[in-house]
Amino acid sequence: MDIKNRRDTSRILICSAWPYGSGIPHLGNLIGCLLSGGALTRYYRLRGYETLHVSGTDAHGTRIEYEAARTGVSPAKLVEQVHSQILEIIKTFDIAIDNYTTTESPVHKEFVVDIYRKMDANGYITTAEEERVYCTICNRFLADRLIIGRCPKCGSERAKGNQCDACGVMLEPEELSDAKCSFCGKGMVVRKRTRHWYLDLEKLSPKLRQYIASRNFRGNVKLFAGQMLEDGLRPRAITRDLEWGIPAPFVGAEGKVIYVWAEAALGYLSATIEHFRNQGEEEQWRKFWFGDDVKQVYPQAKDNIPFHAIIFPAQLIASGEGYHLPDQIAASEYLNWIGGERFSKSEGKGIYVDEAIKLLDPEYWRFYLLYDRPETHDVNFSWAELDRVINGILIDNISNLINRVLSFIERNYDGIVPSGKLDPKVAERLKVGIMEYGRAMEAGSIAAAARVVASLAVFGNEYFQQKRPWQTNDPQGVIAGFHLVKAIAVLLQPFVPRFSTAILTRMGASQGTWDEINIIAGGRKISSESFLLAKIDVAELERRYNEMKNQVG
RNA sequence: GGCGACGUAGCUCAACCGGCUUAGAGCGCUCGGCUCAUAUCCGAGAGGUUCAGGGUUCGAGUCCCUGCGUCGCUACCA
Repeated sequence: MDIKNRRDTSRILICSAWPYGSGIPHLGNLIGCLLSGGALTRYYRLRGYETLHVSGTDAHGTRIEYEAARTGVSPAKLVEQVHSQILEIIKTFDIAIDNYTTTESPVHKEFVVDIYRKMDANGYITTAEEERVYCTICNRFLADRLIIGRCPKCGSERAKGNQCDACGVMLEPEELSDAKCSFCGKGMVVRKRTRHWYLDLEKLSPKLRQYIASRNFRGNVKLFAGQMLEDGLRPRAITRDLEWGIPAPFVGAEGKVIYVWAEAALGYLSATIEHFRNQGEEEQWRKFWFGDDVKQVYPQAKDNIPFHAIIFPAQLIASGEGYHLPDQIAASEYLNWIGGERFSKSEGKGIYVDEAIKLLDPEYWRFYLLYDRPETHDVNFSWAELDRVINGILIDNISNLINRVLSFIERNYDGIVPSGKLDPKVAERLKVGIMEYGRAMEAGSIAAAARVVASLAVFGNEYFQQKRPWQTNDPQGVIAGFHLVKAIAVLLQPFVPRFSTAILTRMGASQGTWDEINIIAGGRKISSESFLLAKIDVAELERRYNEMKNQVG
């Protein structure tokens, strides 16, 4: 297992990757960070850990500066809008999080400046001059990809300075003919000398090696990090010639900002500090960043791995503060659109969160996204799969079992759970299921844990069917059925919290605690409130989705 | 171009460091059963030369080589 034994720590810090503030996230973005982090947070809380979940809107960088210019607002305004939209999403999706902040927070800016001064003082920051592309009309440096021109290979007019999307060839800005700046749409793109500051990853690599070796990362994380170390680390530029961002605190770096990826991840610390400062007990943040009585978990999508497995730990090490380093990178693959295409707002592909909310209650999306969380490979969205997961698994199997047991108790036992001995076979099956569930969650495999819950429901249906209490009047099947269904309700909490709470309330267990699983509930009165989830009509959804897309386009 | 991952039943996927001697599961399909339950549930069955070709091994889906196909990364997008 790539985590410490559960008994080793009493504290869990969940650090979800920071959604980028350039626009509303799509379903793939959501499952890649906050939704996964929220589910893990609920799991660890359920198990009684002192759990803190932090994240925020990644507010800086080239893309935002560009997007803001394109839409005619200030970067600050754009980010503010997106940030408040994400806060709304967190509410409607019931995402359990303690502090969702932004990298515009004063606490963050102060922290970043401070830690860079330390890295500098410790000799891990170097500087060098280089040539970068520059627009003489806008008077600004440009990222290579913000140069647009004609591809020398295929002739496409939309080739970017780093790569041509049409034919896939890698390019240098000079290779484009008729190169134009994306901001002003004019020519006059030249090379200009500029000084930048670097984090000396090369110097840090022995310590990074040691760190990577100590963590037993799995899958893509191990692969990516291993590959980078094997290729050899070079110093990496941590400043940019932009206006929008955190001013670089180095002598001679006036007018430059810290590269967005060189500060966003530091937000995990600043968000923790901010959280406890708001609580009026600031020093408590140290509990989550020093010593060994904490396990840090980082839910994210695979494109974030190099930054979290290499660069972020490198910064922490370079600070010399002795911070606790990331323990688990719970990286997911991508959720792609139908047929394996990437989500794209401009091309009208995929479902963005604002659209998702209009189509379906977020509780359904939660279950679909967490159940199909891309853990071993990319997953393609399909309406048929949504149908299968929601109607086939959540409703026809899990919810149906709960309903058939509860309504049976209501009709045949006056709503009182019959007393009696629990079939050891059922107790054993449940024990195994719970063990697998916990192991999966603690390995960051949320989808695997969801499948365990579903398999318990399958077992429950088989068992209930076999006992056929409606014929035999034997209460054993009912006793076991209720016990199983109660456990399932608790295990569902990280996935569908509202549904789980509704069922537990109906079962006379308003406190959805982990201990509820083991209570033998004979004699308990159940309520008759409705908890059923309506089935979804996927054909209708698809029709409304297309309608929605046509209106926009 | 360089590096890497993947390619298993109609579909979506399992199979930890090569080994529970007939490669598993769900969906779909065929047949049967139940009727407590949101037409929900249970059982049985058909269906695969594990992309192709070669090699290592007592033994390979699992390791090596070649080819084909899909995808990702290539450090100034995040």
